[in-house]
Amino acid sequence: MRRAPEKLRFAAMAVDAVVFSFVDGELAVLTAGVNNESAYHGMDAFPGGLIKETENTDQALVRVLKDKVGLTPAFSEQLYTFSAVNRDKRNRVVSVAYLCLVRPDTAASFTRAGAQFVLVSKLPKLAYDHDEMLLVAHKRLQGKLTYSTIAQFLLPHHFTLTELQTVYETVLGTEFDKRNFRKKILALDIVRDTGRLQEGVKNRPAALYKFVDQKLTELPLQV
Amino acid sequence: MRRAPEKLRFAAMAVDAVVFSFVDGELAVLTAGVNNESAYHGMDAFPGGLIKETENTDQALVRVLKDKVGLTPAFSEQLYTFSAVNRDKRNRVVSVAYLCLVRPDTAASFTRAGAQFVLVSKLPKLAYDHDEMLLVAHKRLQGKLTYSTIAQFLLPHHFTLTELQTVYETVLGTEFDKRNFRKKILALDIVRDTGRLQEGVKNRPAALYKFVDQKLTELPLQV
DNA sequence: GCAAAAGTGTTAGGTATACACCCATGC
DNA sequence: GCATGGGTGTATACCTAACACTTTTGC
Repeated sequence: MRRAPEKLRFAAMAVDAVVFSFVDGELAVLTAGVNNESAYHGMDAFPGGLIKETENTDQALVRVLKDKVGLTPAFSEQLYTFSAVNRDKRNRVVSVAYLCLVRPDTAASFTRAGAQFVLVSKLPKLAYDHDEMLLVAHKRLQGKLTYSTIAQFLLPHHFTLTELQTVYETVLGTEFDKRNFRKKILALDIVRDTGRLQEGVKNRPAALYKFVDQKLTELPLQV
Repeated sequence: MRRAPEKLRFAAMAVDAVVFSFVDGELAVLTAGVNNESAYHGMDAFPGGLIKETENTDQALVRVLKDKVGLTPAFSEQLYTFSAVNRDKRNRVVSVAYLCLVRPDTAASFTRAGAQFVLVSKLPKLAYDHDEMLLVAHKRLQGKLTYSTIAQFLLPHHFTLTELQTVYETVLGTEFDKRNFRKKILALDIVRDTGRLQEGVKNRPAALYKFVDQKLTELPLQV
């Protein structure tokens, strides 16, 4: 593909990944230390990187996450494009942010120098405009939770209904009645009892469920 | 702001505007003829233009719409960023698309050489990846209609409940019972009777309503 | 008085909410 | 046998959906 004429090219294009997961029953997000010679040196930021000439932003996102932190998300979708002239103090960078989710086992076993999952409630101030990026990502996640089956990507493939309820309660910041929550979820017919039970718990073992459809499905809404 | 280093700058950055309005009781969208020396010459496309070094994409969108077609939208929000390597056959252009709405009086009085509002049902095949852009925009509009007060930007400031219902029915492609629709809308308490009536109609004049809140408001959803 | 669109109420079925106790397991 | 979390049902209030006729106006 030919490059655009020189005078039209003033900005670098990047992708940034807001990777959520579930750790200790709380929402967590992946941050990495900023290591460049800039005003942001030493701060934390979401992992990101520059787009290559031969790839689109979806491809760049997958490559960057793989190379920089060794992760392949269970779910990712484009979130928002951040383009403020001074959002990176070094030079003009337009960044396409992504909302990504990884299952809790992935987060639990994650080890990578300079990167870590941090509880959203305990995040420090982030570099660049990444605080704003987090808010946009969190709001999108909340929205999709209510009208899609996105919760599955924050759970193991087999999970208990209590775990599912905890995801909803934590992400939305609301509490639900256990009986009503179960009735609603089961009525939606999006999960199925696997017939298996929890093992190694010191109380009555819970039934394990799985999502019927392994990919994102939209739930019907009324006007 | 400093430019990014030369080797990182291969793409031009553009904005494109999907401008919906309401014409003859149907959803319409603004297209303009493509006039450059490219494979797309002679086709229609959404109005767009390159981002300047001194502006962000929101600012570019407003400027481009003003300069190229003389419109200021009643509503606009960032939609999606299109980045396929070959989306523009001439050279690499990454485009940030916007969803924009203008009120029907604006569309009705619109005249600009080479640009026009076309009923969505009668759109020809568009240049670049703009067919896909239209689908994304339409879907977003449908979604927001059900959980926000976005319908106001497709109506005059004062409108009848039948006009409001027509917006919902046309955009969502569904029909609603008149009595139930009114009950629901009035229960939401998002519109108010102005006390004024339609004039110059040859049947019983309808009451004119206005939205209580002149800006976009989200409606509550349950899990 | 006729054509056109505005405006209005009731009923029945289904959904949401509120609420408390027994069950299975490990130790 | 006790502590822990799992699992379940009912009654009420509310909301949704289906449905048809009268009113106001211009001509």
